[in-house]
Amino acid sequence: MNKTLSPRSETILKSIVEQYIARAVPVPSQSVLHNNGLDVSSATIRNEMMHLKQEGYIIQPHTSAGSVPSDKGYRHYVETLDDVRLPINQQRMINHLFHQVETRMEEWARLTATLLANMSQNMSIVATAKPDNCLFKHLELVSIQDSTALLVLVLQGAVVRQQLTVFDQPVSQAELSDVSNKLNSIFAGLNNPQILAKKAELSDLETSVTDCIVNIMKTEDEIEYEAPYLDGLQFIFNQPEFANARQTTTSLALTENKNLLSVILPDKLIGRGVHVIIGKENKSEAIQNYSVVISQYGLPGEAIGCIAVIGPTRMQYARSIASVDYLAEVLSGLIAWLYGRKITPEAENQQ
Amino acid sequence: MNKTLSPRSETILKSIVEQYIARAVPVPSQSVLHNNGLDVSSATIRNEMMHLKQEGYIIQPHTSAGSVPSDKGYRHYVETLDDVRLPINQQRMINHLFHQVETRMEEWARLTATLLANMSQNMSIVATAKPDNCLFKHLELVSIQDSTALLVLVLQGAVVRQQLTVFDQPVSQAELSDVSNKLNSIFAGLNNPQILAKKAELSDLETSVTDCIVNIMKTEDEIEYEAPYLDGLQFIFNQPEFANARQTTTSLALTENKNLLSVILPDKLIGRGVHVIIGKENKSEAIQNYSVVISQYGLPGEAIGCIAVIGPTRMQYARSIASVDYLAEVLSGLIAWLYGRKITPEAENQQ
DNA sequence: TGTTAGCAGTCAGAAGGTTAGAGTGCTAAA
DNA sequence: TTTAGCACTCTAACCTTCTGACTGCTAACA
Repeated sequence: MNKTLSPRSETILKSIVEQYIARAVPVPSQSVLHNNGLDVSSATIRNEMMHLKQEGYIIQPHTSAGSVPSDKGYRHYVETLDDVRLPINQQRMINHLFHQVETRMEEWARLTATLLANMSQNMSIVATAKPDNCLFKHLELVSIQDSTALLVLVLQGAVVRQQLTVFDQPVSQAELSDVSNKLNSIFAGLNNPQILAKKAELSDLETSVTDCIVNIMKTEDEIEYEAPYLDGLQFIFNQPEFANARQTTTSLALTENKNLLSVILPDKLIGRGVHVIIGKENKSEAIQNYSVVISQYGLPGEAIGCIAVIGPTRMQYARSIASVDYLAEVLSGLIAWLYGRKITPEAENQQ
Repeated sequence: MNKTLSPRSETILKSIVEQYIARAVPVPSQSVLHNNGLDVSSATIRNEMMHLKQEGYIIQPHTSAGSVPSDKGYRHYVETLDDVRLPINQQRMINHLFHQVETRMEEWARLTATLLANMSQNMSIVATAKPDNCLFKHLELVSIQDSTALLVLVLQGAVVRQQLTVFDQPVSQAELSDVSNKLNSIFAGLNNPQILAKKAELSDLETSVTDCIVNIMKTEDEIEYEAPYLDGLQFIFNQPEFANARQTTTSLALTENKNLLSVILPDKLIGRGVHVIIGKENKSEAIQNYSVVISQYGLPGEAIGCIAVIGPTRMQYARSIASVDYLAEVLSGLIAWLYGRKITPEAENQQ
């Protein structure tokens, strides 16, 4: 649509974007001059800036003000970014931290959220990986008192779910163990419909336990993502934009939204790799002042989670993209291991 | 220290506190006049207000402004509050909601946090109940792949903890089951030191599993409260005080603080019932503009949790106190049931 | 002794006006 | 094509003034 920018325009646009990201103040032609190695006068820069403005890459808040990148400007900046890998020493540090925490999906997600927030200096969201179709792995019934038992269900991917169950009459631990042994042998490796199909063969007690199992698995299958882990809320509030209370309402709608993920996920299913969604490109109006850097992770077709950074359109894209990219890779490795793909965390981390 | 207030002063102070809570604007003598049934002139009110000011119950932001309650004023207001029970229909509604959710401590805590935030229109914190000294109840080992197993540990109080364990060499599910059967019979009902004492009698594999168990139980014993459930953050930000950005920093330090509970918990151990901590009474400087309404719940000496409301000193104390009180009672009932005290949720809710 | 009307005095916040200077956009010359 | 120079624009800071909301005091009153 637009003819490509001249190398000098590129440099100027890049300088404007980077200065605005750094300072959150409209960038005047003088600053562009000081900031890069171009050997021209500010008047020349101004001429070029006029073109950039006409093409819609930058915006002037008012006549006598400097320039601010538009969504289109940020988009161009992101497209022409290169070398967005995380430095090797940071990669090492991250691997080290993942070794320190408990080997559980929840802990990994929590750690990822914290790391991502601090590395990107923005709010982070991590949704744990979840299979499309969960499979029964193991059942345990532990008596709590006469007619109450704790049902512990292990699903594929080392997912553990628990539920207190009240029976019509007292049931001994011995009876409970019989039930769990039997159901373990019948249900091993089955999905929810397959378990339902076996219900005819069961006793009353077994049936009531099975109902409970079916219920848990149904719930698991229905939710698209678990409640995601958030971190770095403070960064949103520390943004200079936040000083004028106008945006507050928007941000807050966002803060409280339990369905945050459905708000930030783009319409079309995202494929492999990191995606950047800038300002008005977001489908949800609530975050059209924000940018999202998002990536899926996990085993395609088996268990998919996603991680994302949300921040003002003037976020540090390079840093966020590199962080999201690397952490998604780390998590994918861990998930593969959790699903029995024989990649130990150690092997994965040495890549 | 101070002589008690005259009935008329009481009425005036109460009126000032309630109007300031409602409107967040300094209350002039005229408004006090309109607000209550006193048949006097505004000049008389002003005379009384001067006394209240001298005694430190109220503060004037500047000479020609109305009055704002001081911490001492709020304290007096709270002390003289009566009838802070929740209306019976709200109690019924709450009981109903607790029946709708999964029978798990975590779900109860989450629901409590949500209810408390919405009822008090402030931020709520719910820490799940946790025994001082956790007891082994049941162990299960589920093979994930050759040399990796999922260890599921059930502790007293239907607490479930999980951990992936990597062994030196491949271990079959049959071997794992043998180990868990043996350890279940040896460890049943023991606490952490007692389990450690039995380590001598064990095989290599059993020892490595036991190490893992001991580790988990040690972690459980060490933490004072679980990561608490928060809700109602939006209420903090919607406060009119929040409009001028001064308090922002303070509030945010608060928002992000993972140790929020240690910040709000008063120094002396709190006993039974609801406690109100107002403004400067808080030991932590960060929240000396806020008030905390807090209560413990659970089984004293066995498993104790706590729930709290945090809001600006001008919060709706009556509502918050009633909500905290009732919800702590409900949770105590549920915990008793979870620890085998034979009180079913139904019985508890019909009180 | 407590209550009240009346009024002077105080002060925050709104409204309006002025100024400084940052930065552009244009022009004409190099 | 680049540049120096300058007129022009517009915001933000800084005044000043004004208004009106309240108090605090005084003196009269019940």
